[in-house]
Amino acid sequence: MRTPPQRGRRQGRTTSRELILGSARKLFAEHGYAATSLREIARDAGVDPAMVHHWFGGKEELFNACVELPADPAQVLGHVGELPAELRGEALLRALLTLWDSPAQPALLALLRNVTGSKAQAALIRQVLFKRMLALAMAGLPGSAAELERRGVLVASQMIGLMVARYLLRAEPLASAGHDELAALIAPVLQHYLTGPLPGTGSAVPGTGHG
Amino acid sequence: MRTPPQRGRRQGRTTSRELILGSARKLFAEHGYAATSLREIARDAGVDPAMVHHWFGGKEELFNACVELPADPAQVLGHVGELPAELRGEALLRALLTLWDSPAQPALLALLRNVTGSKAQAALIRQVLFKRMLALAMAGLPGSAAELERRGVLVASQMIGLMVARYLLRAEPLASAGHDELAALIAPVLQHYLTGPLPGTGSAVPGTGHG
DNA sequence: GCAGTAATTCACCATCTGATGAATTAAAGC
DNA sequence: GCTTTAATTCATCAGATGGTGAATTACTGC
Repeated sequence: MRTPPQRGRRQGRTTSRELILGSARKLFAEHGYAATSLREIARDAGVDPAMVHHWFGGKEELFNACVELPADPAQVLGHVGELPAELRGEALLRALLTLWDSPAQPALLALLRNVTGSKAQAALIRQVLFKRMLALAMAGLPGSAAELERRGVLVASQMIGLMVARYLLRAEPLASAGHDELAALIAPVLQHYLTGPLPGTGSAVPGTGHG
Repeated sequence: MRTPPQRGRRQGRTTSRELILGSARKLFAEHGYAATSLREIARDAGVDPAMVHHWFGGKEELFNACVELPADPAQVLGHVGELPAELRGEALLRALLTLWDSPAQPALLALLRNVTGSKAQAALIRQVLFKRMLALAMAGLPGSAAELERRGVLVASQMIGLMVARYLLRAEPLASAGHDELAALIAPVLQHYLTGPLPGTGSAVPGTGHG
């Protein structure tokens, strides 16, 4: 009845880092950053709390590692900016859905929960989201910078709303709808925001100038 | 150089309860529920932490008091359900904006931050939001229950996205746009979701039946 | 003006938090 | 096979957290 050796290195391949990352992504996404403790993460991962510090250095760094996207947004959205204007609404939506329904989802969820909560990072994330990702999607569209910014933020508002409703609130029937159905329902609105007529804008997709 | 008496009741009218509520709404809205401590709230209100317990009983109860809406949603949205279908998009949006740009804003902000974070309350809030408020706005519209639910959740997705972008992320130019401008930009989309043609639906606003 | 009650702060408590350093065990290098 | 290095747990820290009970002061009813 010897107590089995607990301290010290385990045999075989080491998995603690991945276990911690998995539990952390899950719990950060579920409860948010502040409401998730390192000890809770460690417990969920079946590991000593000190391991978190060993592998990541601290809570902040762990969170950063959690939201490190396994996919490059530029790669996911890159081709959208090369499509003809009238196809971008649907392409943008499908790119976003594909990204979300991929291994990146836990990271994105953790991110989304904490964009709307206000961590220090939030400002940076906003900037990346709005300036970089949207810039990619709207590259080459006609119109003044101000008009494109306005169109972009409208697109973003609908996409954020969809993500919140589908992945955070899990509101049916959005939560379990397939990509095709969502594309049919929402892509027309995105397309409208991208290239449709807007008040304060002379025409839809004007060829030259702004007035 | 006597230390002025600090303990005991203060002279004049008592304001602590309101001070605490104000600070709590502000801080809950700013940092979220979990990241806001009672002591921080008390410090901000210039009051002893024990006052929070005296007036509210605990953190949970304080939060509940914070999100107690100063306006009755039914009152704000009631008349929307009585308008002809083709006017409801704009009316709904304006009702929401009016509610937000009112003394209720801090409470709503605290609420929104913690709907997307996941407190225990969240499920209840979702239910109230989706089933009750949307039900009011969609009362009397034609179509099957399933279709109305789908239209409703689409409407909600756009409105949530707008609220998040405008009030949480403060993304320009949405954040500082006036009601008229927002109505012109977004009401058509809400109207489209409410009564426009949707895939899986025979026609727009069918008069009778569903197929 | 005296008694009761309400408002306020203080001094604590148990618990949890993120974090550190040492001890222990296994793997890797040679 | 011995040494070095990496992985793991333990014991522990200082500080913050939500919460409680008593002491102190002012207002209120009579």
